[in-house]
Amino acid sequence: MSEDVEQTLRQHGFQVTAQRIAILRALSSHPHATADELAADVRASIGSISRQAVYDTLGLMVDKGLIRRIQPSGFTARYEDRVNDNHHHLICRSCDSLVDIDCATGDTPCLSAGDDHGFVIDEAEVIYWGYCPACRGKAAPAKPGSSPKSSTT
Amino acid sequence: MSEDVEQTLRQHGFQVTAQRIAILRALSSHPHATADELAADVRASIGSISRQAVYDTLGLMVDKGLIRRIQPSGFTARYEDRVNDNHHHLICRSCDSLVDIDCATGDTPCLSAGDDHGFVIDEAEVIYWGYCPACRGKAAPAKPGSSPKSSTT
DNA sequence: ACCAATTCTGGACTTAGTCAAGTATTTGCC
DNA sequence: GGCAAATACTTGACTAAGTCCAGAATTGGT
Ligand SMILES: [Mn+2]
Ligand SMILES: [Mn+2]
Ligand SMILES: [Zn+2]
Ligand SMILES: [Zn+2]
Repeated sequence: MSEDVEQTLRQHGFQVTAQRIAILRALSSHPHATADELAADVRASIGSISRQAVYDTLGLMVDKGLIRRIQPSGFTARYEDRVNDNHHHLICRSCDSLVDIDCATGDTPCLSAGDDHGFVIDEAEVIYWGYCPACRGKAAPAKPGSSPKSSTT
Repeated sequence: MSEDVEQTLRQHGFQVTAQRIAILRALSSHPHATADELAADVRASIGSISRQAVYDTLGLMVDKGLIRRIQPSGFTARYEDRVNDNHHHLICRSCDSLVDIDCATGDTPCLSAGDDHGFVIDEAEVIYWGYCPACRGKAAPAKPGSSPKSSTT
């Protein structure tokens, strides 16, 4: 459970540092965390880390495909280590809860757009918006539209 | 072409103001624009507008379902008036170009997740990531992962 | 024309993230 | 094990996108 993370890092061509190990651990115990939440988690485990190290590391790991970044409308970036399993996300418009949801369309699915404009598509990111069991009946007038952090007035 | 916008506003329960008309016009002539771009556009047409008015108006219109906000990872929020036609988006990881793409799954499609965790889903937002015709061969090593504004080093 | 409700403005403020220069750590090699 | 080059981390200033608030202006109904 300790060497695991080291191995993962080396296998992906990373140098092994206390910070990276801690971030990866934080990530696995706290899915869909923000950079700040991860930083806090890491500080609890190894004492301190700079914001920059957190962002650098997460950025590199995303680039290498070790982790995934998602950023739904109105949310700050979130990170997770569930990768390559083609799962999607379901978000409650009212309470912002975010849950994983398996892809309905098979295994490497969803990669089927109509006219692809000549693009080479390598990922289909799906976010389902709606209301969670606890939040039904609360909001949602005529047309919910899309607005996490709603307007004034 | 002028009263149109007024009508649309009233039909959706908005008071009609110069700012709102201008924003709606800007929007229709400039799809996927950012708040700032819209502000600039509006200033060109009616002289001036406050940042707050732009954000307030866009927020309200999104809430009422008159327009749509999208915010792909690494991008600032973008707005569009194509709404209720269930179209999706295709983004080039290299040059950030963003194009509309019709949904392959039918008409009110995509609203089919596996286990929906008891949520009432009202929208499935899909973003296809890849490389546009002009950008192929440029980047994309082993696993593209996902990273619009990449990392340092 | 008048009033209440709504909207707009200006300016301070916050949050998430980036940049850049210097210091520390890791790793491959002897 | 010790060294040096490469890589990573820290610190602090900075930017971009968006929000908050209080007061002034506009709108729509009578
Ligand atoms: Mn997930
Ligand atoms: Mn579009
Ligand atoms: Zn909820
Ligand atoms: Zn491109």
